[in-house]
Amino acid sequence: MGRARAFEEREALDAAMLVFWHQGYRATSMKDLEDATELKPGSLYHAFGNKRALFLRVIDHYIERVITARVHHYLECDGPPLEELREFITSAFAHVSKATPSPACLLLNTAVELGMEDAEVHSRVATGMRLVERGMQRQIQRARALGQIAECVDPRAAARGLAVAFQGILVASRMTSRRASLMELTDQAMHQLGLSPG
Amino acid sequence: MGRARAFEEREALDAAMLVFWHQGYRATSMKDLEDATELKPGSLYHAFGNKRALFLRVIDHYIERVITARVHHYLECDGPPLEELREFITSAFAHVSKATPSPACLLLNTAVELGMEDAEVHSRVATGMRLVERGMQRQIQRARALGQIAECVDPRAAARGLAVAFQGILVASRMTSRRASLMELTDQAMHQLGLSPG
DNA sequence: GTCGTTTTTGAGTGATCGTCCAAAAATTGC
DNA sequence: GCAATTTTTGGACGATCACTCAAAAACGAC
Repeated sequence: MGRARAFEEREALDAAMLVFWHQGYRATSMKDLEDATELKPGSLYHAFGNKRALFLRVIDHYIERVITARVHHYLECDGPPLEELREFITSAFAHVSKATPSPACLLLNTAVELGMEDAEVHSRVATGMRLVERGMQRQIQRARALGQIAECVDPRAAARGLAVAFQGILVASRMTSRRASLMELTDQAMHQLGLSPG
Repeated sequence: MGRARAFEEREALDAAMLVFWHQGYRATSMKDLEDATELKPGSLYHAFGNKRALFLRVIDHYIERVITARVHHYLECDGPPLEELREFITSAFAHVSKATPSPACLLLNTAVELGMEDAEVHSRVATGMRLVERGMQRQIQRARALGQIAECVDPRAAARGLAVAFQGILVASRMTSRRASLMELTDQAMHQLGLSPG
């Protein structure tokens, strides 16, 4: 009963996600979100509550549609583990060019912008980052089982090191639009962590 | 001639720096800056122009008073290079506690928040980060000359890897107030990069 | 059709944003 | 003391901020 929704919640979240991702939480106005979702303010507030609540939904959406999807595609597959690891990282700046500077990762951007000042935001960001590190560890363990890396490499420590380096590379992706540089950083980090064949 | 300044420009920059550092560019209002500097809006605008121009001055101030000072203290000294390197990194979150979450680094925060959207901001941030990486490389070269690390370690690559890891650790410092965890990340990163004695 | 319910609409809320300006105050040169 | 110059003051500007709400519109039940 009642009037039917004229929009798909998922499409609205997709649109809002892109805006928050590219601009950050505070730099994004409700007007920006109205334009992106093509919804009037009343509809937005009726459907999501307020800006912060929408942002929380967007983070969940991002974790599901971007993080989990990429982790599943690159880090829970049966392909060559070291190559998949590498492609997981480079997929984060695959479309970077001079015309399209990197928005990096919503989780990183949010971690830096809001830190621990909002507990619910913080816990979601931490959850998303944990998914990444655990996925990395899984592929590293596979690589070791397959004898592609030295036995002295501790998968847990290497995963943590790679996750840290990944954040650093994402930061670098906000500072340069030269994809080749980011590729180099990626290869070098993996090499230094013992995550290269040889 | 004319009325004398009633405030020290450097003190105003110090105060403004702390606000931008802790809150970020967009989250900081002119009201915040007026309160922190104890200056009326007219004085602020008369002395610095506008918010963006003040921010540019603040970045320069930060590079001079924080980055260059720390680089000089830890990375251009004659102490044991590996220990100095380690202390350079940990000095970035020395005062972290539950009551005092880490503001991390103004350069990192700015890189993530503004990316390349403002050319003058971008070039300052890049300059500051270059100072850090070059300082790291200097100590790594010293460590190698002193035989404290393996000869196969390439100082340039190691410095780049450590700079990337440093950014990642700074991101982590925005997500946790447990200083011990950040110390562990630091030690582990240096170890993985071949920057530990043995 | 009418009623009850939900969604959409779009103008409107007070607050805060960055910025500006005219007047007052403080200094130097004469 | 007076004129010239600079800084300080504090209120005011229009724009935009996140957000609200009453009315209209669109549905299902009957």
